Amino acid sequence: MSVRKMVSRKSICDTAMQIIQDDGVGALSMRTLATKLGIKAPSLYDHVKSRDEVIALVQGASLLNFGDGFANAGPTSRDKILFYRAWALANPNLYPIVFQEKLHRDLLPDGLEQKVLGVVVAAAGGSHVQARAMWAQLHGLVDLELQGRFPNDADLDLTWEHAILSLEAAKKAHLA
Amino acid sequence: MSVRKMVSRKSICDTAMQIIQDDGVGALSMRTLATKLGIKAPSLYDHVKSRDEVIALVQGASLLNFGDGFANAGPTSRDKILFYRAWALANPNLYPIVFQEKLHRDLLPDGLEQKVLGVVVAAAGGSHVQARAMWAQLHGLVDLELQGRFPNDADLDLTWEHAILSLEAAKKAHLA
DNA sequence: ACCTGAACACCGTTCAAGT
DNA sequence: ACCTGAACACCGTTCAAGT
Repeated sequence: MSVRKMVSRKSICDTAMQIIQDDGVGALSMRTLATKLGIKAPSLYDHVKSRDEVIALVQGASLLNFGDGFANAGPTSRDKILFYRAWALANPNLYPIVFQEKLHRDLLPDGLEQKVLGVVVAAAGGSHVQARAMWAQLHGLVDLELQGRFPNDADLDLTWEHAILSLEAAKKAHLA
Repeated sequence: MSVRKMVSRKSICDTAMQIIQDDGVGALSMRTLATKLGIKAPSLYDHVKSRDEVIALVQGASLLNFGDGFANAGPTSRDKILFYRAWALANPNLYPIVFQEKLHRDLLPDGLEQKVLGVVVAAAGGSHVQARAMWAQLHGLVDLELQGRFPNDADLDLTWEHAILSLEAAKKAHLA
């Protein structure tokens, strides 16, 4: 008579992601998550080891989503950089989970981290050192912007354009 | 007969800072903080409005400490940059509170934020755009390093040297 | 295998009561 | 003014018990 529950790791991940998207990580409790899935909190532990594992699932799904978008963004490093910012601004509550939470590497789809890092290195011109500096530049800009650390009257578009030019110059200098 | 308690906003700030330094923000609860001060948790609310205000106090004290150090570091932008990293690595649990937590501007010592931003802008050669890009570069490198996001075999000293060269080149280009 | 209610040891915060 | 115990509405997690 009653509808089958059909709770799964996938449905847990999807629901958790939606909660985080809508109201931030702070809104994700085992009780609210369970309620949204139509079960009670303790039942979650039949599908998942801990709240940390739920976060890890969201991390994997979001990193996959980001990685695909980054790889499929336009071919120039400018395209990649602008995509990075756009993805972060479109997913402000997911961004910190992907790029600030400790990576739960054991739970990530196999080779996913490598794949994403590979595309970033490629966008940086193949140098690991240059890729790390570039990633840090983008991450720093996004993080400070999301946290509202820049003055209200700061022209962030201009700041990004400046960073793009600097990164391209650094790439050239590094290759030379 | 018994010793005077002498709990004050200053002692609350100092004790909170010590807890955070030692065991991270996660270890700071109103109950543990109160216990360390020799009182009970509800009594804290006679000195402080909320846990957030405690965080704000720590934020102010830490920003002051950072700002002084940054201003007194060697005169070259290289000196400032290396100080930034050194301060972060020496205060890994305080760094996120100063540079990631929402700034509680109403509770900060007057003009403190301006003063620190001023020194950063000076180190960047006077340009606000260049200063923001530089700050973001340093913040990104520190954050990714503290979070262990770079591969274990990554040569971070080299990455920082690369970033320093890039920033100096960008500064020159921007001035030209 | 999957779900439940009850419980444990925590939170931040409020409040009436004491001095 | 400063401190207390008791309480409220939350946490994550465990566990015995049901199906």
